[in-house]
Amino acid sequence: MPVHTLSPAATPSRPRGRPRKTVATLDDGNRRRQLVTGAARLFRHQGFDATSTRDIAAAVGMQSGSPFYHFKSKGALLFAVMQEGMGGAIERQAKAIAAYQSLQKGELPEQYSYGLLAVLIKNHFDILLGPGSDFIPVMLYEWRSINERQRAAIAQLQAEYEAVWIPVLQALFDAGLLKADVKLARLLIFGALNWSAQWFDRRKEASIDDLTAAAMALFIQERP
Amino acid sequence: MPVHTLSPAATPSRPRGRPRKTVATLDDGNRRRQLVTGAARLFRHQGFDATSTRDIAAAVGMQSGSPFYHFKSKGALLFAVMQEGMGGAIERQAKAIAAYQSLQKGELPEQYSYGLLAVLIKNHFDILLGPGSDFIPVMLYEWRSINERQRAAIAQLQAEYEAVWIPVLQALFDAGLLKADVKLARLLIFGALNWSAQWFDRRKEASIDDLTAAAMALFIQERP
DNA sequence: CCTACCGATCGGTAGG
DNA sequence: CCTACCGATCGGTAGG
Repeated sequence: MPVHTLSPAATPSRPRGRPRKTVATLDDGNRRRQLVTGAARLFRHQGFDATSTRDIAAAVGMQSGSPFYHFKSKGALLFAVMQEGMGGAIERQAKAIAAYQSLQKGELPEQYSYGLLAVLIKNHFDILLGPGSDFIPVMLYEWRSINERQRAAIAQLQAEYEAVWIPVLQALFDAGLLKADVKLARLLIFGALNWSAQWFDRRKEASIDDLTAAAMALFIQERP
Repeated sequence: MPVHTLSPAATPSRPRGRPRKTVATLDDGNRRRQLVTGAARLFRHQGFDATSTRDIAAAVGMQSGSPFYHFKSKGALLFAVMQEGMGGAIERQAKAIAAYQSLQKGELPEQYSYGLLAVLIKNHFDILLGPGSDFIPVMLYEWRSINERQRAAIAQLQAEYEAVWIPVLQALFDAGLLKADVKLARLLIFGALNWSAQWFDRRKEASIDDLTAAAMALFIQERP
């Protein structure tokens, strides 16, 4: 029962019969999606507070009051950005893991865990720094601007996302490849990765693969 | 020639002769300091945009227009917070290094570098998470809200602060204790440390010493 | 989804 | 540093 549905949410009450003069309603999903994507971009680059709903409207070619036809408040738009961002991240992570597992021959357990951590880290960098990567940075840096109920919902998605990492780190710890306390290691590692959103430049020297290699060498110094 | 003077700046024009009715001017330094400290607290917890100059005035017992007697704009106040925060951080780091060096007997070079990194990390956590630690988090998370000239000034202080870390990491790399690319390692390490401002809770289980130990074990797995 | 609009808040200033 | 105030902007809404 995914809390983080990506689809435009089952429209509660739609006028039955043939739609008249409501051309806009027909591509409601598209407009909504455009608003979320545009808002993510603006929130990421200017911050939530510094972005007006008029900015967002203009970004998708609407008039100033129109975003409120799709979202009941500016905060609801922010929440949608975070929710859809985390939903997508969880999906991408699951696919990356599945792809890795399907490639595995009977390797040693440490080799398996080592390879899986590399996959998780690379995927995390992709989500954070790759094309269309505005959603997760917004989630990371606008935490203050959502209310408690929303925070709880996002926290649950984050827990789901992080749950996969814990056994991997534990296995590496048990194998002697990770020397730090597993819980603190997880927090420090996520910090190292997440902070890259502040300094990484797609046009600069280091690639996402370089980053992944550096992170692996930094956290796990002995290759199994 | 420290750009980041902590003192109230040599007041340019002060009425000569005995001050009359200008009681407030007498403790100008105090009021200014109170504004900076109060603003840091509010900026840290609510964000720059979500904090009004009225909030700041109220926090130090002033009327709404009065902060502008001390600072020409809200942005100037933010800049002061960052500037003084970095100035203090550089000073504290220098003292921590000096204290460490005065304790050193003729150790092996790797041992020296290892111990120095631990000192730098511990000091960084203190600055970030210890008492009165609002300035640096504000600097880290409100980067967007200062203008380019200000950004350049802060970047220079940051470079000064980070300059000390580079030879230490290089020495550990040369000794085979750090396996990752030195430049990327530095960025990832600062990320791991800085991110702790988001999750560290002073009342919770882990202490700053625990954090330091975990970070050292994570980044440098072999003890010299 | 647009038009027209409102109430509130905000950064900042003049003048003392 | 206070009083009184201004212009601008903003989130949001009614009514179509």
